[in-house]
Amino acid sequence: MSAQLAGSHPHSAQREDWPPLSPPPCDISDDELVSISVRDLNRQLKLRGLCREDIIKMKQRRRTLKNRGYAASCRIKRIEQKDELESERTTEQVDIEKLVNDNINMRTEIDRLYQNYEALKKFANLKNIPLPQDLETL
Amino acid sequence: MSAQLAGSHPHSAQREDWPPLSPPPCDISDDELVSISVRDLNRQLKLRGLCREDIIKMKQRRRTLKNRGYAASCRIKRIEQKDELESERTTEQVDIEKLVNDNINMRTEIDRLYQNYEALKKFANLKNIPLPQDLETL
DNA sequence: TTGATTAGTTAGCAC
DNA sequence: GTGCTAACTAATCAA
Repeated sequence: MSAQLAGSHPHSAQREDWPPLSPPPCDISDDELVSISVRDLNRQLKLRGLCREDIIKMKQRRRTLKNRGYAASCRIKRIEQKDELESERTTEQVDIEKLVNDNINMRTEIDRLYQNYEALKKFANLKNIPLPQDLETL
Repeated sequence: MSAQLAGSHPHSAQREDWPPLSPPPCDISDDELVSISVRDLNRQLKLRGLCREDIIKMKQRRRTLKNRGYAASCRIKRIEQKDELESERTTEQVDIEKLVNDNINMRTEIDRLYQNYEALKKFANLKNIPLPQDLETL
């Protein structure tokens, strides 16, 4: 009865032939029923001469099938958003690692430069060479 | 009929009186039914002299109520995990901002130290003072 | 048997 | 009417 995406077995796929929707009052398949426009559906129903009750049943059946699809996309969307969040987190963790590394390297570089600068000053002191106050502006 | 956590209206709370479970064959409330042990339930059922069918119905009702609870905690768990992921992401973004700031400051510091060092060398050059090769080891 | 999880159903909101 | 989502039911698996 149910023309779904051909899921094979429960728990992790579609429920095969499960939903006990009322038996179809005419031979429109679920796939057709859920995809044709309201106009065409009405045309078909009139064409096949269904009574008012059957028409209501078909409309309800259409709504239910649509809802089945909506529920499925809702779940997919939820999973995708979760996956997206997780991958963004991973990216950020990589970025953090990189930044921490850069930080460590720069700290080393600062130490090195500072040592060089101090060594020069120490050398000047050793040689009794007076340094100008405004070194930075030379 | 349904004695849930007192949700008030659909869409964002429990479905009030909705589920058309079979009417209770006896006066055990949903809360009791779902919380008492199987042993006590059996005792109660025998005590009230229910027929086999009603007993099966009560058992099924119990299972359904339990499932309702399981589904609820499953949803809550899902939401909590999502919230956790999001807050971890926020934390990481704060960390990144801080690291980037540190990085900028250190870059500035490196430039400053480098300028100072160069100024000293330039000064030495101006004064025709030879610098030792092994400055760093002084 | 219990608890968790998935697909499907239903109610109800928003557009 | 369409689409989405919360809560619920039933099936199914794991422990």
